[in-house]
Amino acid sequence: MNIVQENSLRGQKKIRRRALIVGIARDLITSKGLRSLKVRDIADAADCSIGSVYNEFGDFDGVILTVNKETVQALTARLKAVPKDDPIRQLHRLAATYLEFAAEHANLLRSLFEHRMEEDRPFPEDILIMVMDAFRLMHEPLVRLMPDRDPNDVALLSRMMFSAVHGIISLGLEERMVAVPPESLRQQVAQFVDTYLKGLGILK
Amino acid sequence: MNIVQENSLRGQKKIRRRALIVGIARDLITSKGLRSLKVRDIADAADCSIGSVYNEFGDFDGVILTVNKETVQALTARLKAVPKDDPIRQLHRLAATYLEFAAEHANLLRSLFEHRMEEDRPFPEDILIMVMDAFRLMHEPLVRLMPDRDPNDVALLSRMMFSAVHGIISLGLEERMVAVPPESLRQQVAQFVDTYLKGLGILK
DNA sequence: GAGTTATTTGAACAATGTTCAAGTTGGTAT
DNA sequence: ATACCAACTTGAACATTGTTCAAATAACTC
Repeated sequence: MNIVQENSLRGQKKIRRRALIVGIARDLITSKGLRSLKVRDIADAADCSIGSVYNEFGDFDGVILTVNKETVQALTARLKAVPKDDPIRQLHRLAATYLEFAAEHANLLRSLFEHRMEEDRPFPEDILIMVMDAFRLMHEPLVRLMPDRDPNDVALLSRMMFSAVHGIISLGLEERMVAVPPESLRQQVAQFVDTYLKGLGILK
Repeated sequence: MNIVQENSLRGQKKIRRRALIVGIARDLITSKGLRSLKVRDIADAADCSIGSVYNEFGDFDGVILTVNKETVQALTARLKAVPKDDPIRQLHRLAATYLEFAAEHANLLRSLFEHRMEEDRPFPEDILIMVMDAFRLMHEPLVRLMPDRDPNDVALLSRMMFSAVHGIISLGLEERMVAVPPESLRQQVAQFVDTYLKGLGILK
């Protein structure tokens, strides 16, 4: 049903409003954090009624999930834009890019990783797939670096490396807890990647 | 004021109720997650009024923070109980213990790391100190393993190692996202520690 | 332009955090 | 024992915020 209704006046308005609402929600999350996001604030800023937000997204989680989906998409796009030259440089750049993105969009990433659905509704599959996709981006350079190892092992290693980098960055940026200065964090992440690659026998 | 009022009848009741409420809140978080925690559920289960919860904890965040504080305490206690023998074994045991705790108390750890305060109230300092304390537990064995390195560097390394392990575990246990089987996760964490230590030039 | 369908609206409702005046209880002095 | 005071407890009322839906409006069709 949702296929080619996009050039009617209705379709146009629907699309525009949907984008408007998502953009506003994203801005609000960015500036004040997920916890301060309110339906009424969104409706006010989008200059429409509360009901319209619900028509478009079903419920409040729907808005958040849409923002989160776009966050993974943006992150994945940034990571995919990393040049695929020397695999070691590539791994460093992937980690540095993740850090960059996390520093620029701290509240959006938190929303992605911290938001829990109401009750026990399942986590939306498309977001899941996109996150896995992002995870897998370290796989390819690692495969090139370890052509002799079982690809399954390498898949595990790459996910582990990604998770480790994620941990270092997300705790490092957690201003309430540790607040590593960004520049220092950049160095630490680079150092970590080197150390880990050394441990894998890839670097001298 | 709060010093030696503990043997009056009032003091006793206060203490008992406080513990009761915290226990109930913890059980509810454990079983249904932070998001489903409601003041009224707590009051019902503790067989007291809503107001009493507020008298005791100021606001709802107060209850959550108290649970979170006890979670760090429990975690730190478990980590401190790790035998201090061979430093490499010690590091492995610390990581394994963290994994064990995280697996047993997934929702409690999430509450600790994911809960955001209303508006911009500051994160309570005592919890912060306790988390730092837990972080530092990897420091001592690493110092023994790298007696020649600048202790400041080692401090950074130990925090990084802890953060990395945290990332691997928390994403690994995130059933909605990846769901690494627990046994497999145990092996991965052990492998990670080995790889990292190899990278540091400590293991062959 | 009349009729049909889809969309939008916002008042009303539901769920949940918060307050506080009134009632109750524990302590204390006589 | 009684009276009094201070502290604690209560729960109805309020505030905030997510959710619904009947009525109004707008877009589309013929």
